[in-house]
Amino acid sequence: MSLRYALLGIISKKPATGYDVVRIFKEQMVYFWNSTHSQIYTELNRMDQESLIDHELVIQQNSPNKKIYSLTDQGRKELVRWMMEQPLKPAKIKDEFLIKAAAFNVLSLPEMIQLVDEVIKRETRVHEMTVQWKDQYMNGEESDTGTILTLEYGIRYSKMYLEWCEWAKAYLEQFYKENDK
Amino acid sequence: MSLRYALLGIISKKPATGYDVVRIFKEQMVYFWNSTHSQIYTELNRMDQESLIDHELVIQQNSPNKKIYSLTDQGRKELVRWMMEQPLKPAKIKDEFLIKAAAFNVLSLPEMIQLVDEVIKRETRVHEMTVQWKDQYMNGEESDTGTILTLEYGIRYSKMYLEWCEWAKAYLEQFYKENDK
DNA sequence: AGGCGCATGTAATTAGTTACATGATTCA
DNA sequence: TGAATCATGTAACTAATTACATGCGCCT
Repeated sequence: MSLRYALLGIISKKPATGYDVVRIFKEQMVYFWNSTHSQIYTELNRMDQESLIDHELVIQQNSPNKKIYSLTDQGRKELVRWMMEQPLKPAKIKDEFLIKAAAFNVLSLPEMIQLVDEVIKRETRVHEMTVQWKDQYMNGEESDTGTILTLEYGIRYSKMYLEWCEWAKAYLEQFYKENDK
Repeated sequence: MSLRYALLGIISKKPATGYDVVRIFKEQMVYFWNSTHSQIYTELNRMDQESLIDHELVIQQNSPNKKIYSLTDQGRKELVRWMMEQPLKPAKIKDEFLIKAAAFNVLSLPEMIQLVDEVIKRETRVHEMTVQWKDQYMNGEESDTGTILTLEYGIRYSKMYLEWCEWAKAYLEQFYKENDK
């Protein structure tokens, strides 16, 4: 049900198509939400029927037609109501790497290090992309508070993740040096 | 499907009941996985049938009977195979507060601050609990590498979260002071 | 007397993923 | 000529949540 409010929040900033929303999820929101196009299009249609949003159909000749969604007054009210009146649910995280890390006891040191190195590679890439995206955003003419806050969050999150990885590697290497001899 | 491996990982350290697993999820794994008792009992039964785990039934008179699950050789092999051969899927995070933060544009400053303060309160509690749990764990006689790594992760995560909250409050207050005048 | 901890399950519903489906344009 | 971008949808399936269900012992 909160996917709905994520969509309302995105559209509240400026009208967008389903396709736009998918891109925004991937680029700007990886650190705190995710969804797929099939789920997004379905939810947009539902909200359109419930008059939380409405759309303008744009006929294009060089690319497929598209629907540009905007918030209705009702949609904006519903978004604010949810934000202020609904009690905060704790975050739900599903991080496969950390369940692997939690089970390191079944592996050998080189195997552990290999996995940590893989995750460092991946996270470095994501971190760099976020930093780049924030730079671009700050140099552009738009400046939305929410976007700045959450972009900063993403940078801090990935930095913390990478620092933890490096700490973990050092910990593992030292621990197994001591204990294997 | 990865719930299965989370369970296998937990049981790999020491035999446990479904009830134990629920507690471990809540206490030690909030920062990277979560599940409910109904899902856990169902998955344990399934894995039992597939011989990835087996159980010893313990009849008790003062409390309900229980099943203590252990890993089978097959289960351990399957866990290691998944850890080393399955490509890492990116983390999936659903953090409601951050979708609220992303939509701060529809609120007033006092409303934003109220929400941030709520989350600081909540996160402080979780952070303190994690620190306490780690202290207890480090002073106990057990010491499993995976547990130490992921407990440290939890502490770093919640610390980062709180620091970001404080930064966000300062940012918001300054930004709206400047722009409202 | 009421709530919490222990302990395990099933049923109903909702959310999320993966696969199927189409089709023009642009770039290498 | 093959992949990527733009653009939207439905269908089938799997995962996750919430509600239903039981019951004793202990503490306040």
